[in-house]
Amino acid sequence: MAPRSPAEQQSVTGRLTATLQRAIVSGKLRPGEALPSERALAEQHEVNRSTVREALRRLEALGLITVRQGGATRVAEALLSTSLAALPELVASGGRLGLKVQEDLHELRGLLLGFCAERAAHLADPASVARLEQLAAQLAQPGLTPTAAQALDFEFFEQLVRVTGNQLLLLFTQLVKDVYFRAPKRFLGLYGERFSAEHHARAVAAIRARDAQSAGEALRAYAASALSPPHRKAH
Amino acid sequence: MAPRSPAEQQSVTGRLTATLQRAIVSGKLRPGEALPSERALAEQHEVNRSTVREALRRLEALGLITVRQGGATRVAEALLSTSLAALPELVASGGRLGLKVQEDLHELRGLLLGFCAERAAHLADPASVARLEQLAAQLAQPGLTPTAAQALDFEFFEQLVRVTGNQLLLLFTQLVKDVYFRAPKRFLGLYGERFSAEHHARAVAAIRARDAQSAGEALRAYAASALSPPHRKAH
DNA sequence: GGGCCATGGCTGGTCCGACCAGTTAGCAGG
DNA sequence: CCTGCTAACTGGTCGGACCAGCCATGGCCC
Repeated sequence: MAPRSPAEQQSVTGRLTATLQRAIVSGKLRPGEALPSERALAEQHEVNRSTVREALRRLEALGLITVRQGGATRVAEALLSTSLAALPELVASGGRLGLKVQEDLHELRGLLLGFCAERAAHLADPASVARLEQLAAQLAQPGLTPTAAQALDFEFFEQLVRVTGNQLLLLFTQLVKDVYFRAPKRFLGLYGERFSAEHHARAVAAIRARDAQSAGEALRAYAASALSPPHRKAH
Repeated sequence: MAPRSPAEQQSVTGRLTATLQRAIVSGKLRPGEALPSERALAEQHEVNRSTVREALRRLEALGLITVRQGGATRVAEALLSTSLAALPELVASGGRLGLKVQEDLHELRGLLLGFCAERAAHLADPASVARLEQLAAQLAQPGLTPTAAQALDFEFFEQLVRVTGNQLLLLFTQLVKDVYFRAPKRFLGLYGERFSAEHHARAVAAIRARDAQSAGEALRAYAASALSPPHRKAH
């Protein structure tokens, strides 16, 4: 849908949207706080009010602001309202909320990976299994760069989700991918020295053997191991 | 965020947005098909082009259309792009895709209910457990109307999610709620004669006893039982 | 005749300035 | 002090103009 980082900034509206979004997501503008009026924003950023309005319309659709005729436009009380579209930016910003959400995302990813593996063990056709095996084999190659490993890992996850046929999970996959690609450096560490494709291989073998339980466990273990690095907070 | 059915239709932009959204989601306009030009839409609907543009901006943010300067504005190839915001409308429309997504949503709901129950068994404080018990007790009352039962069920789910502390799950809860409230009649059947709060009670008891496995199983069983009604397709 | 490319007429993007419609805060009167 | 009106905000809609990118058409060159 809406173009991301580079493309988004080619249009006047896109630039303004990005600027305001950063201000909100980074906390420069706090939840509940009122934005300047449309006319003021237009003057400050030297654009037309129509342009400001289009940018605000996007932020509104992202659930980042609430607009009321007559009253001031305010930063939404609960960022993360109904839309997940703003999530990549939120995590990339690295704020408190961003980090928390990043952890939550990892948690869900682990759960869903396990689920997908179980379903795949029941549903996978030979062609899909072969594709998964191929990806797992590529992941096991020595000397893989972190970037390449990450790409393969994502493709593995996506293929697994496709097997389940669940459209919403596919959407979730896309979301995770967006988050990661938005702040790649933050996550590449996971694919460094200590990365191992062992779990993937175990999972695929279990899927081929139609052993749902083992498949699920393998990928849950993988997700758990990937969670250990830097971001770890006390409970 | 954006006002729903009644409120959304009070502004000119809101009415137009709703009209176009219905046309897209219902399949009147097919994926990939080009919309009329902004100028044509403005004339057809007897509104200003600016108004049309604001409506299109919303649909774009929902991921329902793709806009390219110079080229035509088209219905997105893959409805369900990155945004879940259009989902309630999609399910309410009752099209093929809507029904499929409805099933997928149920599937995920079951998975997540079970997960939440397990987490809750580990994390729940006494106050939260008490609140869950209260809700379960209310659900067990005889003579509950389907509407009331549904409301309580949702509150139960939401409370459970809150205990886990996962922000994204909270978002998911909200999404499920939106979908249900958008087409209530479609789902109220689940809370009719055969509805039983037995699973809820079992889950709460297990949570109190810190028995994660039983808690998870209870709610997974509940979700599975709720899945049986009308919408059931061959694989 | 076939292929290349200039161009005109479409598309959306931005700007301007005006007026309508709610909200709110402050002032006047009770 | 409280009430109620009003004026000065806020966002919402309008219209019309021009800029910028895409694309199909048609003429030119090979």
